[in-house]
Amino acid sequence: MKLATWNVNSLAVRLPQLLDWLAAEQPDAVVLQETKLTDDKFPQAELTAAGWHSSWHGQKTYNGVALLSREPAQDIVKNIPGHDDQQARVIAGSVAGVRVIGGYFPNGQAPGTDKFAYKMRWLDALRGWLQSELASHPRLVLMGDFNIAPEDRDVFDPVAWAGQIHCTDEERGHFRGLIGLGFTDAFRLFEQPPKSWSWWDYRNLAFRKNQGLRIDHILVSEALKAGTTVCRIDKLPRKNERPSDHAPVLVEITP
DNA sequence: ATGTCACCTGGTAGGTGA
Repeated sequence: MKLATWNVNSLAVRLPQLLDWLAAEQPDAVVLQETKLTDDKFPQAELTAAGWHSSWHGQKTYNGVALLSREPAQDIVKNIPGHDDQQARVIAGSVAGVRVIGGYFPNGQAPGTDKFAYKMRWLDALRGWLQSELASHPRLVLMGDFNIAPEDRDVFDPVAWAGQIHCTDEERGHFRGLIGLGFTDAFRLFEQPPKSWSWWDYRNLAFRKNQGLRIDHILVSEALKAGTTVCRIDKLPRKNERPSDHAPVLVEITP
């Protein structure tokens, strides 16, 4: 099966690109982040017409996530159970025997801010939930915009970014904590081009200069690791005329 | 050359978040 994650930075703006991309890639399931739509504005009709089942969890202006799939997803969960959160950041569902969890991890703004503290609390809650979720769903994929660059090789200028948001020891510690639950970073299972990023700032001509970060990830559980055959970042949509600042990441898993 | 984009409110710009 083929799974993908994409931070679309406004589904209202990116819907035509998303439909084109879905038609070209034909994934089995996709998680989206930053839909930036209230639930009543979700473009269900357009997606249904294109042959996609959708589940969504939105809010006004910020955040918002969705799960699209060829077959209907089962047992939908929105946000982290037991974690009180006003922000719509998680959607989970089961597709073809695989538990798919899509997350829009908090940005965190800067170390020492309230938003950073919120990010740390959110990551604590996510880890606790995933521990039990893994026990009940051994075939599990966690993917999304993590807003964490796990290692220096995931950063175009690791010296300039040292200790900055996405690159702090605390955030990287949380990433390793998720890995420690029994996940593998699917992207690093395979040889990859050097300077592979999933996000490039809209500013500073960052995409043209390939100045980016790898902050969008796909983690596969131990039970799925051996069957994982491909993981890649698709830079093509970032070359569109009016692109998201993120590129989609895809994984292929054999049953 | 810190050179953007998307959203909101409330008004034809400014603020916020990323």
